[in-house]
Amino acid sequence: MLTDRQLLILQVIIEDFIHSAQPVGSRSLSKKDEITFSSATIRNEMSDLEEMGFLEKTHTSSGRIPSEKGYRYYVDHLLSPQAPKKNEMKLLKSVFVERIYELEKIVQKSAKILSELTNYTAIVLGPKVNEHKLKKIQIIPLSPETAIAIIITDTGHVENRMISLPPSFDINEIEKMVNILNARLVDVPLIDLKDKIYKEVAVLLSRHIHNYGSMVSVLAETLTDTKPEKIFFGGKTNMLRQPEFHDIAKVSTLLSMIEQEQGFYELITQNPSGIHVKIGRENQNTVLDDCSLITATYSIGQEQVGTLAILGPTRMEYSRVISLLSFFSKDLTALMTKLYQK
Amino acid sequence: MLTDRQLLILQVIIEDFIHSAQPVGSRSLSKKDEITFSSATIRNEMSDLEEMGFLEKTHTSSGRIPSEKGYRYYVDHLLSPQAPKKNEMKLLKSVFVERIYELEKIVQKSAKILSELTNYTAIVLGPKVNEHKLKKIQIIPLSPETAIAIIITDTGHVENRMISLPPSFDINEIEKMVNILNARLVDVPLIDLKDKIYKEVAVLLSRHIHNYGSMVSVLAETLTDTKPEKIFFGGKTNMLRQPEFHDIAKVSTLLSMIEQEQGFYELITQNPSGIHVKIGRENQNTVLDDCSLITATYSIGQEQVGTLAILGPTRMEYSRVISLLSFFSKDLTALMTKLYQK
DNA sequence: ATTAGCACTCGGAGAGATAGAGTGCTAACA
DNA sequence: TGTTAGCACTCTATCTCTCCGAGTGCTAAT
Repeated sequence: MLTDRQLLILQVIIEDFIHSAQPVGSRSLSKKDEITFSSATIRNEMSDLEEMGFLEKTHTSSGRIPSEKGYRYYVDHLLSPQAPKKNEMKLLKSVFVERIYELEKIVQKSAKILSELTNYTAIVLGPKVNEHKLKKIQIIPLSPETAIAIIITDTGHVENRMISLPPSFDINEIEKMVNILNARLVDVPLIDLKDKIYKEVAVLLSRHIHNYGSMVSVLAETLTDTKPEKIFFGGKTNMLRQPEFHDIAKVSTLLSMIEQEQGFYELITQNPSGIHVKIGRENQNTVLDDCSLITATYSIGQEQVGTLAILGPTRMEYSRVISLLSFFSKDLTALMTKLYQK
Repeated sequence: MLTDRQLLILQVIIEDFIHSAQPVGSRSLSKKDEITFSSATIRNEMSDLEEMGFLEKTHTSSGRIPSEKGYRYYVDHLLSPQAPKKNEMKLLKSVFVERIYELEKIVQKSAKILSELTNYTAIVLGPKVNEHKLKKIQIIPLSPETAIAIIITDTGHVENRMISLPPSFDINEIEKMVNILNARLVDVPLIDLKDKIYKEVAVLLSRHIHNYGSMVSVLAETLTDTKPEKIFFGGKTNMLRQPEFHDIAKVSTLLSMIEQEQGFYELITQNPSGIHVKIGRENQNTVLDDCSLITATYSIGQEQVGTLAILGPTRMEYSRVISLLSFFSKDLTALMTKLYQK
């Protein structure tokens, strides 16, 4: 129901505003090359677009700025996908050139580079370790009461945790126990560990280990409270560079939220695969009313294991960020698949 | 050379300014209970104090604010140590009540609590792991080309690192190698590992392992590039709450520096044991010109292993922060000593 | 030595005034 | 009938001016 001319005007206004952060007036629009009609015509069209809810005014006689609905329409219908530039590609690829094998380091570096490239805040989630399989368990006694449990997965992820031994536990039995655990639990997905320990291993332990009871629960609980996906940030303070956040009061709650790293987990996980854009209040969080969040997923083989996200102002370079994310998520998926697919 | 009255005035001005962040005038001073003389007298004294460099004016007819020299004198001579309040003590102690045995977690939580208690930014360094001794080495092959090396120290610290195996290396020899390593290296301080590997272990390996050459260097390099003390932050964005940083331009470089976590290592390590205060430009870093840094050290037994620090505006609650830090560093030292002293 | 008194200074808040960018509407035009 | 030129109007931002109050420094009296 929007005419071609209205679409053109909407697009040009949004793209102008994205770069200038200033309300766009009819006269300055009419000067652009792609606009062939007069400012009066533009004013009429803008008035219509405003009535339809795609544009807003900051005050009665100001130029127009895009509304959330305007951005939404822009993202859904007007976006011209642009391939990342050569030097951007190069930077993105640089994550992979160093021979890093540790998943977490790759992911952390990704967050850093994405934030530097976009000047927004990057949030990277994952990779999910629950589905990875146990490669080995080690338990190393430190003192009569404490020991360290170490879990190694087939993807090279290592988790370690202090456990306190039950008071009457005989240290010499640890080795026996570890052998049983390894015999029974290797190649079991982490997520199934707890179940398996209670169902199968407990019986076995009861035969060979004194005082196995308390030990089983200690083990089951310690080994299985692996955190879900870890979350990494890059460019946490990049928001300060955006002119719309030049007011401390506004930015301070946002930055605290980012610092705490809380709340982003839910925000980011609930997306199915592919690229998704949440604009302003679509994020369901008043702190993020003036922000947009773009998420992309990455996988190992067919299995989705994590999320890349960029948080910026609603006045965000959607086109560029989407291209970057889609490009990068493909590369990351390819790399991870190559390295870790079983 | 300062009269008692001048000292009193200096102290009251500084303490007033610390709480109000406003220049202090002679009339408002004269109203305070502890001041028995008139505003005119105060004006004369203030004028003298300014001439001596302890006070400054923001403009010709403004009240006085403390200069760096003023703060310095205050910290060195006028500070009235105050015991932390009951509820503050309780909060500090709460770090210890949960039975956390992992050093890093204790330290991280300390940073969080210190920042919450002070409303400034807390920086905690350590604990140093180089001096800890090797408890066990594990090497777990993942693929023909990669393996994971895991180092466990006697304090329960675990480090793991991906290593790429030399192309012609025989995986079956890993176990043999690990046995040799453990036999030779257990109880060696991490800092001496590299030396020992080249001097003693290399010879042994050459006898039992094919192709030991490239493996030795891989091992030595991987096992010994343990980071120095880790650095933890709490309340990174607390600076935004200070009225003197209500201007984005000012705070933005500071926050970026804090976000990067760079540069603080040098700033904090170079302190000998005890409590130290660096005021404004004493920090030798223009970004920190309006900040003060208070550091305290903590130890295991007699051995200093880390640093607690609070970063705030020069207009900082020195007295309170110093008490908190000194109280807390003692407690932390006691705890660590109890848990980890050999 | 201290203090009261007074002239002076400066920053900040508030009130106009002005310029400029923008709009909406009307009437003319192709 | 869609487009455009023209014009009155609106609102913000900025500048200037004024005024108030908090503060100082100096002088003279106590």
